Amino acid sequence: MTDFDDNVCPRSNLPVQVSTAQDNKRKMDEMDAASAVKMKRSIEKTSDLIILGLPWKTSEQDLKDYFVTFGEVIMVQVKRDVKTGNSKGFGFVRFTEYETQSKVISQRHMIDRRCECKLPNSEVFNKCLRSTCLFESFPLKSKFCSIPSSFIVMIGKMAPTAMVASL
DNA sequence: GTTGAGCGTT
Repeated sequence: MTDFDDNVCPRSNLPVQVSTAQDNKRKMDEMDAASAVKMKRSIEKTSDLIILGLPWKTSEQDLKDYFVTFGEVIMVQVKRDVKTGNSKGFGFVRFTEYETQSKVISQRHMIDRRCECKLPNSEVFNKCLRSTCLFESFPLKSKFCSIPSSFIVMIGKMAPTAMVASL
C-alpha cells in the first residue's frame, strides 16, 4: 500500500496514486474475465449529467441544440419553478452513447458565457459503490505509466473532483 | 420583472 508511484490523471491533472505493474498483474490475476467485463459495463453505462450555472433564459431547446453537437441526445431538462415557470438555473442531459457522455464531461462548456457539466452527486455515489474504486482506465498509454493498460487502482483519499474526472 | 451555489415534483 505504500509503494505507489505518484502520477497525474490525464484528464483532471490532479495527482492520483497508481499501482505498480506488479500490483496490477496480481490484481488482474485475482479478477476473472467475467467480473472484469461486468465491472466495465457498470461503469460505462450512461447516466444523466447535471448542468449547473445555466443562464436564466436558457431553455430546453437551447440545451439540446448545444449538446447534440457532441452526439445523440436522449433527453434534456431545465428545472423550473412550478409556479412561475422560471428556470432554476440548472438542468440535466442524457446521451445515448457513453463515449459522448465522457467527452462532454471531460471538457469545459459555455452556453451564453456560462455553465458547467458534471456527474450528479447521486451518480458519483452509485459509481463508487459499483466500482469499489477500481476503475477501468481511460485510454492510458505507456506515456503516463508502464502498466499493461486496462486497470488502474485508485486508492485512498481521492478528491471528489478527481473521481468525477476519472469516471 | 430580482438571483448565481447547488443536485432532478412526476
